[in-house]
Amino acid sequence: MNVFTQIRDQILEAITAEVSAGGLPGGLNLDPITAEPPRDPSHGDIATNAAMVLAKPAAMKPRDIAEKLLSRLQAMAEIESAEIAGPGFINLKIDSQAWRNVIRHVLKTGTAFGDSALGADRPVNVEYVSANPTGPLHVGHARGAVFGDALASLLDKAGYAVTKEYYINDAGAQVDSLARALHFRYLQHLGKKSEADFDSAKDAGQVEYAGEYLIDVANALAERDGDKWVTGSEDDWLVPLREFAIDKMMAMIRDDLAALGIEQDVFTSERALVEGGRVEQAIADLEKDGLVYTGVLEPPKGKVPEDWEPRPQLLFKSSQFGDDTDRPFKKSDGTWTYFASDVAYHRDKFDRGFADMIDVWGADHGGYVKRMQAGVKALSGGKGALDIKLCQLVKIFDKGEPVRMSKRAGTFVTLRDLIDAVGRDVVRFIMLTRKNDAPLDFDYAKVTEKSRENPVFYVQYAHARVHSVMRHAHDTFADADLSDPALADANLSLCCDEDEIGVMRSVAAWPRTIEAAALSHEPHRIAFYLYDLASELHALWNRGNENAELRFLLPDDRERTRARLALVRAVAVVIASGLHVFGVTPVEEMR
RNA sequence: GCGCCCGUAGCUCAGCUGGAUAGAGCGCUGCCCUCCGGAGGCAGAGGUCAGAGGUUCGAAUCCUCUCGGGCGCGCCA
Repeated sequence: MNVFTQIRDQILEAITAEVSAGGLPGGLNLDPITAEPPRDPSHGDIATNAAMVLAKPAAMKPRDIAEKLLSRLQAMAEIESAEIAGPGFINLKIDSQAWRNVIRHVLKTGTAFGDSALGADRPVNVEYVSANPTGPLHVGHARGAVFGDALASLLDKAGYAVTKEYYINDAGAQVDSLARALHFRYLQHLGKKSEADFDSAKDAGQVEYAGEYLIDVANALAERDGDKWVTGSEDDWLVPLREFAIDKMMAMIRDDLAALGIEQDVFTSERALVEGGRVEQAIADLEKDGLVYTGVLEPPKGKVPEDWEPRPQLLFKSSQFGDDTDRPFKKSDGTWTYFASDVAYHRDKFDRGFADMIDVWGADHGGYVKRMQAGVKALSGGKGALDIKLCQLVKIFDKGEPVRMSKRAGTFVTLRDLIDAVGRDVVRFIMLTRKNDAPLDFDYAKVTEKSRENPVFYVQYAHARVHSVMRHAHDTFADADLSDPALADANLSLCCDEDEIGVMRSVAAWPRTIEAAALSHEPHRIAFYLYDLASELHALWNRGNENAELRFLLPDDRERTRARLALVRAVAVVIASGLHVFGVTPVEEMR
């Protein structure tokens, strides 16, 4: 139930009727017509740009068109009044019963309110996290993880058939390096190497992964295989140790994600794609289309790498699809580049039925966006669409002081640290309070503060406050049925002042908030909506301080109380619905 | 040098894919608690939307250029 789309439909009806009556020419494109709440509430409940948008194609003046539509709109049931304003807006005042009906509807539908058919069950693939299986997740991953997960459930709520996916980069040099580090720790565990050996090997660049987490993995390896890998050469142990390490790393990463409440549907292995010949296949197909050739790339202008030397490589004509230059599919040693296997991977997704793909990446991968989108265009014959959401850096603070992090020294903040410090719900919500392409400051002290400054608290508090009101209501009216379905029958006409109607309007805006956020792939909009809604509830509550008659609970007026409870319950339901999209638990009590 | 992202109140940020007089929090000024949780609420001051052109009924939003900040720039993932 979306009041705004309903009204928009009525506007379109009015236009069609006017066309039949000969007042407007036929064949008009009605798509750009909107029905939105005006920024200034004095302009009414809903404003439409119909007359202005149609003016040019109809070759008429906006106000003339508006005049023609006005009487038709005024005749409609839910529209109380309509007037022409400004350059040709039609401002509609909606019968307040329409808002009350929304409240009833919310109480009957519960947190499913806001579900939309927008996506029409179209399959969408959201790929996120996809961290290298070489260590635990850290804050850098946390934002992308939360963002991707929230975007996925947002799209789910908006009616898309969403698949949440993780791409395991288990084929590159990184995982070989991981296997070598594991081997070192393994020898150390068996007493064949000392900590001093390890340090010098690390300084010499022979081991890259120094994290302590590998010690546990080495212990587990020794427990399983004993001293089996002590004597042989690297050729003997590299593959089995690599597999062992990757399995352990992925188990650890899944645990980290589970701690955030994230569970993805599909895990695709890069190695499986490579070994299954999928890269050859994908590139061969592009070759058939004449998009692959052997050539020599120009060095990047202005900043030539010191060891630059021109060499022939297998290249992809990505410049034909909007990229700045062609991109290599093969390295100088003849092996596939990461880009090549990523093209094969997206080809795989496309073949699995996903014309709509979304990748969530860190901002440092921004340079790869164009080539990947070029790749998708080429491999799908223009039928696939890839949106890439770049998540900017998260800076960690404690009471305003930056927390220093160094990956080299191993002092980066892990996702676990973050969750242990402030809790999963706080991590999730805060990560979504900024646009993905804006940097985010995360201050341990601030995000756990109990104040209006802290959006998590403020929104949770609004939800808890409604529960508190309900607890008191049950005490006051012990014999009354105050369940949501029962409250749906309350006489909401008793909620009639401007502030109360205003809250109803905001509640009614939830479905269109979902749709707008889903279309733009911007979950942060929900955070801002929830904050505003919470603010309205707190304001309503506070009116009771100055005027006891405005309190939600009126012991002497059961009917009016029921009406107000219906209203605040609807607010709580919408907040719960929004928090659900974020994967945040709506609390019933603040502690 | 090139590409991508960003530039909105003193600070941190929204701005509903082009709508009307640009909003919120913090900070500042002045009010409001014998309350269903004041862990809050109300009001006020504060803006050349970085700058200059352009597109059109209409621009913070789209295009071009300039300035300023971040990220990236054959083989790593």
